Amino acid sequence: MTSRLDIHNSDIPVLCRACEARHRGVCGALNPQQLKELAKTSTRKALDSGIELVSEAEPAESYANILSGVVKLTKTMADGRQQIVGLQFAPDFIGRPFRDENMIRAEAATDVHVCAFPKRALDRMIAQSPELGHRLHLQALNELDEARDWMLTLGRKTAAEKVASFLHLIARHVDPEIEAKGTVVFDLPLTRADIADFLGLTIETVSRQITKLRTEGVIAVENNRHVTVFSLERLEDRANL
Amino acid sequence: MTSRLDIHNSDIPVLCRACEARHRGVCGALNPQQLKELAKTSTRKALDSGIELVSEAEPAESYANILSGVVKLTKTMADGRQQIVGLQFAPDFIGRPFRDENMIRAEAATDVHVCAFPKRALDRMIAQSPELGHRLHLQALNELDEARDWMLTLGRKTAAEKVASFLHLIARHVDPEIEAKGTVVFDLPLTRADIADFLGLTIETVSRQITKLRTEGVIAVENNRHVTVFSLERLEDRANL
DNA sequence: GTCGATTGTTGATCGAAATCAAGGAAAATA
DNA sequence: TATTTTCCTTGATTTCGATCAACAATCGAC
Repeated sequence: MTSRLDIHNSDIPVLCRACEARHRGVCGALNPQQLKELAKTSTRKALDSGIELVSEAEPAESYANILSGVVKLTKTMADGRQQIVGLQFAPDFIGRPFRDENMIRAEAATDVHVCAFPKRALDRMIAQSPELGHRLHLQALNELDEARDWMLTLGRKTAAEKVASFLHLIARHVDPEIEAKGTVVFDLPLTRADIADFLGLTIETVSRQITKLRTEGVIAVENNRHVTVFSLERLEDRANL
Repeated sequence: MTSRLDIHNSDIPVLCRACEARHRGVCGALNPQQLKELAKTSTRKALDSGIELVSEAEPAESYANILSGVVKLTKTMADGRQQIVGLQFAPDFIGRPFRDENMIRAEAATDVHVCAFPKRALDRMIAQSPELGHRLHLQALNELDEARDWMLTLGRKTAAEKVASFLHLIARHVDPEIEAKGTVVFDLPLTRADIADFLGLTIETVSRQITKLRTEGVIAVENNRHVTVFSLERLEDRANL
């Protein structure tokens, strides 16, 4: 729950291989010289699930690229009610350029590997490299689209539709090129409590809806985590996508 | 409901005065030469409430700056359920650079004045001007923050808290520098139906909660639109901010 | 002004999800 | 292995907001 393993990075290709896809992450936007420069101050970290990357209170002093695992972004009310406002997968970039106060908490939802950079070093590089700034701009726009998609889910969908939408979101992430009719298998990166906080529901309601999808033959679940989606098409119907 | 008045812009100062504040809008980021260039192709438009600026289906062929009024961004499900995923005020920028498919509808919530630019001309300018790209990046990050704030409201707040949060949002926009204890007066830019679509509620529930705030002396309402907030502090308590 | 359409309010009833409660399965710790 | 703790499921009951229904107020057109 609290162990933290820091490995100084001396392996640029591994550091950056994950960053190429989907206009996310920073390494793909840098030239070899910039990469070398950044590698000097970057560190790879293995974070156990539950570890906080960015606090809701204080501004972060570093940025990070996710190499593996899932990070949840949460907001909390004074009385403890919580909402997950975003999920980040490899090779997403974690951090908030150009502003300090962000009032958002980033926490490892699973065990996570990240590549961390000191804020100052990367800020300097952003100022120099328009391509890097553009890359971060694109990720911000992607996250904005995802947030707005989820607002529709939170505001207007039923519990059954919400749970199906969540499973579909994860399935889509496992294989972005997926055909709408195939079978998908994955491990849930979130606990029932996390799913509830993501969907604006209680854990009991999430549990009941998952049971319903199981008994109706849309999915199978082993060990509460390992999920088989038999028909993505049927799942999409349930989600009203 | 469908009239549309186009006035070719020949008045650069008026065009751009609104764009200076809050890192929103594009004009403040341009040099005199770029402004002159952009003014050649820009048009000022007066749009009646209800007019669609951007369709949920086809990609937009132009961008716009809001000069006055309020624009709502909506998402719609196949069965008609709707969710407002963003509200834009002057001098916000409307449009989606770097991507065509956006699956979002922009509609004038009130009568609106905008300054519209052909997409192509502004895209060219974005490519040339890092300052302009940066300005748009900042607006995207602001909108992302707002979207995530609202996700907490949609997912975890009660109906009473949602309505109070909405009124607080509008009040804050009327006067961003507002003291937490003062009285605020404004005209609601949204109908009850719009408020319901913004909060993920029905119009009946919105109406009942507004009535409750009235009878409890937190606000006064005239003609269903003109609102007086007697104590912003009390409103914040209701919203659980 | 009258008429009709739209928009908003209020009341009665219903239902989906929350809450309360208990117990079982899996994982962590000793 | 035994034991504790965490996580998940299932059932009973309650509650908040949705739905159904009627009516009032406001606005626009004539």
